[in-house]
Amino acid sequence: METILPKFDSVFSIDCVIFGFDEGELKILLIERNVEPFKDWWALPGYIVEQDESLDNAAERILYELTGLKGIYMDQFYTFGDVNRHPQGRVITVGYYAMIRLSGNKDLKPVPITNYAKRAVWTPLGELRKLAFDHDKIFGRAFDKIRNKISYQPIAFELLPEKFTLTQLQHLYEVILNKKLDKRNFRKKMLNYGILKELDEKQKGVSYRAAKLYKFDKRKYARLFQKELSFGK
Amino acid sequence: METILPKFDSVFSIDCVIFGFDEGELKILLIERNVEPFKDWWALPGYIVEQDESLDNAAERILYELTGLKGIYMDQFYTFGDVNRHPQGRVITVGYYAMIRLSGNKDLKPVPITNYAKRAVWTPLGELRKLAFDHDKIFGRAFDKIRNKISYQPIAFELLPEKFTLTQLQHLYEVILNKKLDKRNFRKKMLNYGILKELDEKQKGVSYRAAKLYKFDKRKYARLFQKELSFGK
DNA sequence: AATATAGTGTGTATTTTTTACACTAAGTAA
DNA sequence: TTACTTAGTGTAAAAAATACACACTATATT
Repeated sequence: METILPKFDSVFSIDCVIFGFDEGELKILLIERNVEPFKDWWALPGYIVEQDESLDNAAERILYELTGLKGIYMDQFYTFGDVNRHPQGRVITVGYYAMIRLSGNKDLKPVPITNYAKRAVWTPLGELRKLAFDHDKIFGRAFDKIRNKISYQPIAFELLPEKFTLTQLQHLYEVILNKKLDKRNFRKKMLNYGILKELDEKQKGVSYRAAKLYKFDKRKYARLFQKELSFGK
Repeated sequence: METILPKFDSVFSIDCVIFGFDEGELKILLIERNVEPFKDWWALPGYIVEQDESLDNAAERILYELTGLKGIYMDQFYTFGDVNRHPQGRVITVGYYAMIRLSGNKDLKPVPITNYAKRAVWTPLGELRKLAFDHDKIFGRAFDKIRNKISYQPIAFELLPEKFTLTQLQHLYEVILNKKLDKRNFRKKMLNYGILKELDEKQKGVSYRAAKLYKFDKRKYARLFQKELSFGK
């Protein structure tokens, strides 16, 4: 492709904020960098977009190369373009996020495919240290995004195991929103959405009364959120 | 700044979707391009980001250069990065939007500062033709954004003259949401937000009963939207 | 077998918000 | 004075959000 565009020393990259939920904790996927700059620092999985791939494809590839996770559907949330955000040149980075099901999925032990990362680790939010580049800021914005989104769209299911109890769902909401919710009101609201399928199954292996298990009903969810964006008559 | 980053023939650009509202019509600001590619086509005001400026600053500069509009605060809404979106090379573009007050503001007659654009024109949405590049898609996404946002945040005031009637406000909502609203319910809702200041003034120059004028109260608005993001107890 | 424990599961009254719906009042123009 | 055009208003019903407390059930322990 011939170009008459100016040639800057500029590149664009993708950084991924992947949320998981396990053992009652909200986690994100971090890599330990194996190259300069910020060698040995923890960072979001991120890398440079190739010339011949779209941003969405790049996001998927990059996440795979750095963490081994495949086929994760991510959404864009913001693009970061401060002049000095990268010490080696002008790099703008497009932030992508996803929420994925961790528990019970042993495929999700992350293993870097390239040696750009030493390892990839699910890190509880409570244990976050200072990250490389401006990744703290990027993470913060992603977290704002899901906190915001969850308060008007029931998207939290993506983080839970396929079968979950209402208490687990409530805990997840409490962790993301950072506040206690009322059990009765929470259940009423969730069940009223009509997007949960009650199963004939109960929790197992708990040393107390086992709770009913539920499944998320994707079809009803899709129907529900077509008619959204109200403003009444 | 020394760099060891790969040097791609890639650049990033900004495209601006600037909404205005005038004579009961919603408009966006378009330029007629004066350079290839897409010479003589209508397009969103957009150009390439310099190496030493942040995206936000670039957005402001670019809008100014192409339309003469200065000091417009814009927000990012999406980044477009399909491989072939620009015929001359790999360009990703960050979309910014703003809603601005048109009526009664004669400074807003847009005049390009560079000769990259022949002219800049406020174009009613009804008169939109096929735009250059993927600008139709970019515009569509910006419009979705404001439609979405307006249904949970009263941001429409930015488009109205400083003093406006409730009927004008309602018309604006109707245009953006593309549906008729009930006058009584609309007024009740707006007044209940408590972010409108009723003035001791009436509309002038109309050949029928003049309506009361209102002003938007920025301070109360700010207060209101701090306590948002509910989910009750 | 009895008891302790820990989490499950449920109902109701109150308040707030949303919705539906139609007429009179005021000002201008003829 | 009348005709016209838009401004301005209230209420009832339904739906959604909130506040609030206790009995039940399964298991583990003694």
